[in-house]
Amino acid sequence: MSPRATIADVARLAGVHPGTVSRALNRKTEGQVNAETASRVRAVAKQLGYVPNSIARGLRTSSSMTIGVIIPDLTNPIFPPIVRGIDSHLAPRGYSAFVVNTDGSDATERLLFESLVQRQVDGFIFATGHSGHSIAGEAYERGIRAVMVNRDSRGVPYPAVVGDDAQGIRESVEHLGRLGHRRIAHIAGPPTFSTSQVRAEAFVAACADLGIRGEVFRAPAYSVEAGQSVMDSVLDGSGFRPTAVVAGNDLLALGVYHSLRLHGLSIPEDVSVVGFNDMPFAGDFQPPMTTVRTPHFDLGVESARLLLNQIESSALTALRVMLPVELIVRASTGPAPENPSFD
Amino acid sequence: MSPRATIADVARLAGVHPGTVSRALNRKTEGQVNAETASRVRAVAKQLGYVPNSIARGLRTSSSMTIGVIIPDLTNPIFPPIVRGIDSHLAPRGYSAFVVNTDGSDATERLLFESLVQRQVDGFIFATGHSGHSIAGEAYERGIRAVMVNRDSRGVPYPAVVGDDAQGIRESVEHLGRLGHRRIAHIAGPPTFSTSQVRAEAFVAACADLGIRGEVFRAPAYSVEAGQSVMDSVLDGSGFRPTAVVAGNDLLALGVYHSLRLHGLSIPEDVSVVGFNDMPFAGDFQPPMTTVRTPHFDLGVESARLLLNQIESSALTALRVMLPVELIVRASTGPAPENPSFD
DNA sequence: TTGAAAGCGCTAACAG
DNA sequence: CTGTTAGCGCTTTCAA
Repeated sequence: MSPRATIADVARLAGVHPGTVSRALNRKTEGQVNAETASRVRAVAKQLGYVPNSIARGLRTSSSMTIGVIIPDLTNPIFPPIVRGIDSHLAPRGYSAFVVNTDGSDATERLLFESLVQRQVDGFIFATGHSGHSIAGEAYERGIRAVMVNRDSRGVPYPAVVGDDAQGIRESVEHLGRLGHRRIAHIAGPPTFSTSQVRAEAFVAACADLGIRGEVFRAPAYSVEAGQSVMDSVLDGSGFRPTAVVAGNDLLALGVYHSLRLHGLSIPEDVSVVGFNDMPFAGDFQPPMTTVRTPHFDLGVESARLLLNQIESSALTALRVMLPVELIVRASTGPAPENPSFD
Repeated sequence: MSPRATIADVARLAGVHPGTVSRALNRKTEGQVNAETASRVRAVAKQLGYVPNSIARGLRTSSSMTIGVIIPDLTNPIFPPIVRGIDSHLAPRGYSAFVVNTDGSDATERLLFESLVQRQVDGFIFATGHSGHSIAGEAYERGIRAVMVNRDSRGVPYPAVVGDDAQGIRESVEHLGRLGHRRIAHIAGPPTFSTSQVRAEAFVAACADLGIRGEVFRAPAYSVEAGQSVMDSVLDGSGFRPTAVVAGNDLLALGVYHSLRLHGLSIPEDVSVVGFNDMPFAGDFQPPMTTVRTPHFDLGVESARLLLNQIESSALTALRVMLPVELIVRASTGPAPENPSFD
């Protein structure tokens, strides 16, 4: 790296004081400088290939223009759109994001959180789903700005941006009800995730409203494997014979697909399946999956917006933003079988 | 944010000089300090909740312990594993990554590149596929450390980490050849991507070797839509009637699926399809996709390794690392039809 | 082994 | 409108 030009170099060559260069080059202060001087400074800066050092600026202004984004796992397909949504709001405002993955480990989360604090991030966006020993509470006590996305804040007084999961589940159950289903299983995610709870409760409530027999089964993780093994145990040993399954998310639904296929059952002729999230390419599965679309990109945008509000105006903002979801009906749901093949 | 404790606060409370605190708290220099003093300093630091300010440190040491990662689009499923691979190598070494998305725009790429230079990143990983006006050349002239991943460096003397695409295509064609296919189409990606060229050339060479009639068609983008419309035009107006398609990547292959389905053709009975990348859930498509698996995570790890080598030891490293790929045979390929339905 | 002092590059408060 | 000065928090040379 050739030694980069500094503000002092520009000042020398332009024959002005470094302070003047700083003023000429900054939007907010360029009005304080003679237009001629300013343009001369800019010319010299360009000539020298001067690039402001935002580390130095950050030290002086004690703001790094940087946000920490803590997610469980970027390869989980719901997170890339969230991250891009966040970034789409931050980038035009001069902020950059550090995105880190916890892989569901509290210890990792704590470590990464500390390393981002060291890096002087101006705030955090937490998308880690579990509600166990999350560091959000501690962050709050340290006076750190943050927002929750895709999870509830559960006692921690940070704003939260979530999809209307309850509504999505309700629509799923109603859709199945209209197709004649009267025995429906819900494969719920781990109870430590706030989303699991909301969805399971909404499922139970919707079934009760519609006079449908609904049973909840808990998966140990939001994964294909978990979905498959839970569905296996429903089919093999639960005594409950659903004609439809409402899965806690698309990954679990995919696991249900696998289990059903291995049991020689077809979708939707024998059993209908509904997912949750409308992950990319859900329409290309076998069969194309009926699922609830959550506006992940917008979730990201909103969370970034709320965070910057907090940071820049220290204004109190809405404690909770709930975005609408939409049931996408594809081919994995159909009329309830007249004589369920496994009765 | 309550004012954070600084090194000066710790020094005062521990009754030592700030310089001593710095030495006591840094791995490399703690040997220069009396063990007793050091442990007293550490105790005070913990008591005050002291967190080192890495911005200040960066200013002093002129190293931000930060890497810029420039990709086209995080929601393209090949990138999350690459990014996680990069991060898995960086994080344990104290580095963090800024990941930015260009959406294929040169202007955006330039803008983001400059903003990362301002942020004093210690190096770049370029995963932007196109070879047009990439800023890599300019970066090199400015003496900036960088590595290319999943694309060739094409004249720019940065190290590159790529999958063995040619081998993957060769295996695909051989696989189809063994199944009896003698007329194969290749839907290639845009010629501005180095991967497109490598794959297309390998396709032509493999067909020649095996006495197979192979035709190359160019898609304007690596997308489902592009794959579909190119396949449409192959079927509707090209005069060439392939019994198999080797797609430039999985997205194009998915487009081919759509086109075939709309033309009333079944996969693989009428036409076999091979993808490239083995994106997540490729095995859950309809039908499960035969495709070439590229070790994306490892591509990321290797690129980070090469970059840190360059940065930390300024050692010259391998100019090119090529990782092996693997053909994953699923259900989208089958025997060539005896009497192709559209002959 | 520790203290003193300088300075990384920038911005901001204060003069003039 | 511009120059002066100080200092953000840290590391690091030089002395002691």
